[in-house]
Amino acid sequence: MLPSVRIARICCLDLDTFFVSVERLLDPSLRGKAVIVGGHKGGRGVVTSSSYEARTFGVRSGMSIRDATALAPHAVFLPGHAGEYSDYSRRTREIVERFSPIVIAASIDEQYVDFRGCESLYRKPGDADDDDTILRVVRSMVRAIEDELGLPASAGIATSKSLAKVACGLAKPNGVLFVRAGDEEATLAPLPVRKLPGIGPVSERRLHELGIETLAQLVAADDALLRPIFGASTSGLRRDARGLGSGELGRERPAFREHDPRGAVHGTISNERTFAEANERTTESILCGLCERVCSRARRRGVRAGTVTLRLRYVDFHTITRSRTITPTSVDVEVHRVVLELYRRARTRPLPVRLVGVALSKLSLEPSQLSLATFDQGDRRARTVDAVRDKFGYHAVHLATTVRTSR
DNA sequence: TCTGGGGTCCTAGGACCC
DNA sequence: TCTGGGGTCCTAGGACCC
Repeated sequence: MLPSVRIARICCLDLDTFFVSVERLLDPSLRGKAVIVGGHKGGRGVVTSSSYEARTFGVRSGMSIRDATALAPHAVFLPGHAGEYSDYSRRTREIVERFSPIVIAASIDEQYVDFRGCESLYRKPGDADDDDTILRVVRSMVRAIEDELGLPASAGIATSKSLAKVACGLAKPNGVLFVRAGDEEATLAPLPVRKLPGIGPVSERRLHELGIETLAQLVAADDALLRPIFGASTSGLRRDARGLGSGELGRERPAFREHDPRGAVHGTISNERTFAEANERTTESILCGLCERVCSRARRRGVRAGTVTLRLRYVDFHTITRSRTITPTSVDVEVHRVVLELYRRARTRPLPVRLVGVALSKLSLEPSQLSLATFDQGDRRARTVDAVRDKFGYHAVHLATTVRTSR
């Protein structure tokens, strides 16, 4: 095998303050204002996106809307337009795919692009070298997104996915940063550990307790120190911290249509709901609604679930999950029966519940649509519901338990 | 920092089977 | 049936990401 040459051709592209940017396209009067997406002023919920104007007041994504209201009472608060976001996300991807065929969407506002082998395609006499060529191409890609969609974006180019993401963060807002092969360690060394993808608040705190603040210190740290924190990921994380991570893009995250020969399908389908105050009956009716929703999504994807999981969070934030393996199904009433059983058994503490959730996993492809004869009565009933919903909207039909108590 | 909703991946113990 | 080791599935919890 040839020795692999490290070469900076992995690009991380991230749309700046994405939801806010889309809101500004929908309503240009929001430009220049402090804008916070995530909920109504003073209401429940958390900040999912905030403009740089709002950030100067200390507003950060993930923060509760209530705290954000206290920090920036004058800001414009918006609940958001999910459909528009996916639409702009898709259109962004279409532009990116004009520049390289190898694109992986990591989230609604973040994509990874592999430019290996594209150099000769784009080379121009004025380019100093191949790195220069790719940098120029990425700049024009960012410009195309801005010109055609009106969305500001940033990009990082590096030898690995992890470093490309870090570089993209350093380039924000609206910048492009190219980290040449050989410059990886020097770029990462002075950064706080939290900047490395894979190190969250918990690991950060534990590293600080060990006196490890920067990535240089993490790289130098003894393996025995890091192992209790990162377990099996220790060596991979240390490689990432040195900028020696893989130059592969990996698989598309929501591996939608991917399935193995046994018919297994990747992923989970879940819905959850947090409420202010609730009594037992509304909780159970919310559970019923959640079962309907996840099952409807499963049928739309053409899958059945082999495992059902209930999630329960008490007001003190203590959270438990209870799951059961079942005969694969996508029929609401069957899932609902299991969920209610799990719920009644799991709800042992004499404390109000603040959240319930239902998740479907161990997904498998359902029998071909042609063999409708194999569907039992519950299946047929569910499919009739889907047909009605396709015509008249999701809320046209509900299970009796959902309707009775949620109106 | 009193914390929404959608996910992914990892760990670890126990059951069960050979 | 006092006893081994490996493989795989199930369940529960937790960290992390956007």
